[in-house]
Amino acid sequence: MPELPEVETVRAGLAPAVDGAIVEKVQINRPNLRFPFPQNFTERVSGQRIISLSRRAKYLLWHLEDGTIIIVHLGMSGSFRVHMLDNDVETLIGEEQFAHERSKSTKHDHVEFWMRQTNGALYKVTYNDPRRFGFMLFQEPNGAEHPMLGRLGIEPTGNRLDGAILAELFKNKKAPLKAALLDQSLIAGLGNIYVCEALWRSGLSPMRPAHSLTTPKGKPKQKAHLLAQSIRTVIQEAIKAGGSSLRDHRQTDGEMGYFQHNFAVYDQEGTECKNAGCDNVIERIVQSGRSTFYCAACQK
DNA sequence: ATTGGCGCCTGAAAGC
DNA sequence: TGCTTTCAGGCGCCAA
Repeated sequence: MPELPEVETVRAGLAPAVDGAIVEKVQINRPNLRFPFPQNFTERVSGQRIISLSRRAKYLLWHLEDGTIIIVHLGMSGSFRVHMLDNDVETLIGEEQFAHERSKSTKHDHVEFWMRQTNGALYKVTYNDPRRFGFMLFQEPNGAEHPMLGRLGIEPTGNRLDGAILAELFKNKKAPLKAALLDQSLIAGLGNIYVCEALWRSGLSPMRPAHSLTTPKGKPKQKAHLLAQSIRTVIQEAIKAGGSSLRDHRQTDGEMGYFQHNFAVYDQEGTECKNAGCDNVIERIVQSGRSTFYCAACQK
């Protein structure tokens, strides 16, 4: 379930193979993921250098040298694997046999990139996505900003997100806090897990109306500062943990995975609340069709 | 305009 | 045991 920290972890894991490398070949094994691949996808990507690899919210952005950006979303089940191939410069592109020997395709491998790094190393980068909720689209060079990116709100990384901004966003919002925090046009990158965790850390009920963190004039109440702080902290901690977990994993089999994390509330239904002195049990409720985990005693 | 619910899709796990 | 049902969740889309 890739949320912002997982996507950032994936970005960091891809960087050695992708950032600055040239796409020697790219192959798609089906016409679509969630959406059809853009027209001439493989032709337009092949031969280009990836001048940088960045992240915006839950999107990975592959910046091509001609100004095109590949917008990648992992959906629910998308992942990348990186294989370092033989460093033999004579072996090459178009030789199917080559790929088969060193990194066989597995089920749901939908996109395969062969990347040549500046130091000569050759990598195969595979996108796998059983449920195909992910997608790859183009941001056209000199074109209008893609709607997928244009709708996004503030990043919860760094120090920019504070109580005042939160209050501004939540002013007049009647939706429950849970829904408001999942709204990517307000804060971009949070998903079900980190919303649950941030609300628990803040002692705020997921059912509480978003506007209840603001005064009638839209000024932040104390809890707004606390929530902003909790969001920044949980995201920061998760990115940190993801990074280290990724390094460990790659040492063994070269694969990338989502980091394991001990959640205070997410998927902890029936377990005791982790707040010192609280012996209440974590509950699961459904809000707009999704699971919310929280402590009814600590979160008001 | 804002908000809530559906459907996309597969695989794992629970239920019968 | 084996088949069926439920659930997971990001997010575009539709409807109230």
